[in-house]
Amino acid sequence: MTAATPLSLFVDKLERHSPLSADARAAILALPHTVSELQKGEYLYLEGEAAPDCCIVLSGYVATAKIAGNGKRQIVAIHMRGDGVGLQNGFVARTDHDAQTLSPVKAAFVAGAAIDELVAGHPDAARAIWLETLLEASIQREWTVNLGARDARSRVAHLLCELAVKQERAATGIKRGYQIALTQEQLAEATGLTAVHINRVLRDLRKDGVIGDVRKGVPLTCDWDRMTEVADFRSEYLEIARAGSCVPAAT
Amino acid sequence: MTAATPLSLFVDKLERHSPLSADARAAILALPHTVSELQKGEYLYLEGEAAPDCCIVLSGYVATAKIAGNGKRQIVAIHMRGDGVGLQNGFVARTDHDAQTLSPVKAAFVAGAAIDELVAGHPDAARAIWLETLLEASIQREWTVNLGARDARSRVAHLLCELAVKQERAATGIKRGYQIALTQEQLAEATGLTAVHINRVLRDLRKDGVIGDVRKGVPLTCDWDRMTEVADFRSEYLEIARAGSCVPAAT
DNA sequence: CGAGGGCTTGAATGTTCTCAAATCAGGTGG
DNA sequence: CCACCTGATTTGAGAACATTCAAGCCCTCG
Repeated sequence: MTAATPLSLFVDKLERHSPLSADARAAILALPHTVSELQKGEYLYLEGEAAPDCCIVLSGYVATAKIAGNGKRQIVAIHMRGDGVGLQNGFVARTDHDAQTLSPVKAAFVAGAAIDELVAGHPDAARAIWLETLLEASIQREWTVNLGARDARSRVAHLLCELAVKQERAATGIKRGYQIALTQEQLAEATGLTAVHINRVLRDLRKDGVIGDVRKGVPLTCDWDRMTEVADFRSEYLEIARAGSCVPAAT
Repeated sequence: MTAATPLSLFVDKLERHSPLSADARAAILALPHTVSELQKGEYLYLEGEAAPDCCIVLSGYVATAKIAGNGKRQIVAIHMRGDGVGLQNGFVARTDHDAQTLSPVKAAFVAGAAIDELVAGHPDAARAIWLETLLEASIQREWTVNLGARDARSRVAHLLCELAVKQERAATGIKRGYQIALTQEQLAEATGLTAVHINRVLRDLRKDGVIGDVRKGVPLTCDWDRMTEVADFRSEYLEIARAGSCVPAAT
């Protein structure tokens, strides 16, 4: 149950929403994997690659992104400790996005095919990983709302809230004072704004006392209640997966 | 193989990316379901509902959407003939979005729990439905890019392209002249713009000869090449699922 | 100490929104 | 058949929001 292997982090995450048989748990922990340390800015895989590995983030931040034809890069998700990146890679012809580190990262790489075999042999592992991808889909929908329906101020605050809650759950930080690992440039790529405007929005949020100092290396502090209000943030979308039975009572 | 039951439409769609055993196919076709005809504007389910049915669209358009705190509604996906809506409903505690018809719709409703049982008993059906949800996730990522990285003109054109391709595949229309079932108001909700601005964008696209007349009831015509260029549209994200084996060759 | 990456600010520009009003199309009831 | 009603589309003018370009600053690291 403790971190015998780096993958136990991932198992813990899955078990938060899906019970696993001892068998399935063992199979996941037994997945062949390689742990690598990456520098900031390295790519885990690129858009269009045929069958890249997926990976479990052990520390640091990873962003998945797509590049639009006008050259703009759009970050579509941000992953941290315990998250799987590209869990679906074993099932699709080629990836539709790239994955890049936003900070120094330690990650366990697993071949997509290995995941594929795992789910073929272990229905409850399959279900757990499926639910994990459904959770990501829920987050992606909320990002769609964030970009489409909120103004810059709310949009930025919403992203900060999401990161705070995810960090809290990953047990690497605390809600009211945590490290943002993203540069303003990266915040811009995630929110569909420009870095300059991000800077102004952060300044205003600081002026209004919603957040504290935004200095590199210094944990971000904030007034959580005001922050969530500004952000229009409700965390339900981050916990959509049912903590129910593996296979519900049949008729 | 032919439309013995309405669900065969859905089976066909799944088999486009995932081979199904005769057994699994039979199990899907045997899902208990009710076919309903809905008027424009009716809700299939609401955000926050505990365990709504999912449904297979037989004709017409369905949008899934979320409401932001400022009252703005954001459409996060559009479904048409053959698409499943809320396939994940059986697996999550409560839905994070609502589903509403954009036109008169005929749909087959299936209890979430029935899907849950199905996938528990039929691994290849599970895999096929999982891939279907992964495809939707890919589309959702592209929507994120559309809202975050493209200007209004491209954004609207991109949505029109997506609808055209999906319609073509659903075999209910043709790429170069098809029916948009969405009002300008609904296009606005899907693109994160206002209805007024949608109107101006469409006017400009028409003026530039990218699209033809936009009149209700009249199929939209367009210059597909210019349209895809304006839209920055590449259809790969709509076909990300691998047409490969059900269980890949093991080691 | 110099270089570079990230942050900060101003001014001008451009895009999109808001508000308001007019038009159009289709459907209904008299 | 016409008058009316409703929902959808169209257009204009001004305001709000976000971007661009340009410059200067602040840290950190070598």
